Amino acid sequence: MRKQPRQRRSRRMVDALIDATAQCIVEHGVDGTTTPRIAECAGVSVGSLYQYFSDKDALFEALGEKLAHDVARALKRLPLPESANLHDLVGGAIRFGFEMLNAREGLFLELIRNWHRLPTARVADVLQDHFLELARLYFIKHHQRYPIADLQVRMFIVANSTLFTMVRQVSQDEGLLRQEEVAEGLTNMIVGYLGGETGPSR
Amino acid sequence: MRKQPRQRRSRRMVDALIDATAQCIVEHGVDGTTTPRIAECAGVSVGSLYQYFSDKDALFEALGEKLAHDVARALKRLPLPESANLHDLVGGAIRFGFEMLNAREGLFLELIRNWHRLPTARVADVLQDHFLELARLYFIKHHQRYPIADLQVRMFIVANSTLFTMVRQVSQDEGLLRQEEVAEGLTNMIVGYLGGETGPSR
DNA sequence: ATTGAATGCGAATACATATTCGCATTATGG
DNA sequence: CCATAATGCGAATATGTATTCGCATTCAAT
Repeated sequence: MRKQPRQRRSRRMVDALIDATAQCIVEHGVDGTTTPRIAECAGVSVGSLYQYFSDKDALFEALGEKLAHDVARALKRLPLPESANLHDLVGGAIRFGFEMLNAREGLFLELIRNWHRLPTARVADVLQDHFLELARLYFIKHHQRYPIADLQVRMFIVANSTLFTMVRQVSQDEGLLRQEEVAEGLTNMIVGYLGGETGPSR
Repeated sequence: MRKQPRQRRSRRMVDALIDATAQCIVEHGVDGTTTPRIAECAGVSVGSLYQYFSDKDALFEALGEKLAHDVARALKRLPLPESANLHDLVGGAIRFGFEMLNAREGLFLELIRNWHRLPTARVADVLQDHFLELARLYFIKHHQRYPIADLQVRMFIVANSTLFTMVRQVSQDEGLLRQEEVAEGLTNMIVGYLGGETGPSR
């Protein structure tokens, strides 16, 4: 950030700009998100934008930071059933993922689609860390029953498979495949891969 | 295409332009692939470009068409071991996928990264159809051993999971995870999902 | 060889976008 | 209330890119 906003109105402007960035992404896509549009959408002049953000990318970074914060908070609120079996755990995570992709008018969807050219690493890190930790806890607890080697590799595969399959599913406007079917399929695939057993009954 | 190239030199120019498009994508990424650059790279003037392509997108489409053709040919050449078990089949397909992503100096990698804003549907279709057919044949033959429900859903999940996990793996320059580990993990996950017990126990 | 069509050219046009700068307005501390 | 700093403005600038157009060159058929 180029300059620290000291007064109240400038701090509100910074917030408005970040929110406007998100709204522009939702309405016009990442490519259609231009600085004039962001400024207009925030009800602010272009010049003011550059008072606090060194360039357009800084805006995206700020948005990423904010979203990472939001996501972290949402994750903490998720109830973590102590006694849940693997199938329910994974199923819950996937349902949570679909909710995220459909939330915010598709903001996350568009961001993930453009992951390779956006400074979105922070959001990804938050998710990655959370689920890696979750998995670590779970598998330490059930070590006898589920001896899992190379957790890193498995989580990498599982996370990316899930995320992008969901993105593709939500992206295809034609409802050829139902979200529920895909969610169920993903869950089964992952549970089979991580735990061995299939299905909720044991 | 705006006009049919009738003479030999013009046909060669059209080819050169398509090749130049591919090379530009490799060297400068999809975003850095501009019409002046393509023309220069093809050793041709910008004006000539517009003789045969109505706009830049038409060039990408033509490239997609050509690649679809190439991929289809490569797939047909792939030896299809009659007696292979599921693990070898899937493993072979995944190894083939990694080869593709590393081939052509990362052309396919960059194209898939930008899948959502490119007219690449044809290439995807070729792959989709091929593997769906492959799966159908395999599972018809082994019906007794591997009763598989909803092949469509499963192939959707498997294809997207594999593709994007591979893309992410190849994209991360830091070799934190070895390609071989990821390939092996993916193979195990997919084999478990396709070949193991039938899905949801309701 | 001649001629008309096809091809090729690249400067010029039109547009869009990122970023800056000098000036006007507003807040804050004394 | 004043003085100074902070803030806000938006026309102007700089850059880049897609696309066109009038003219030059080459081809192919007679």
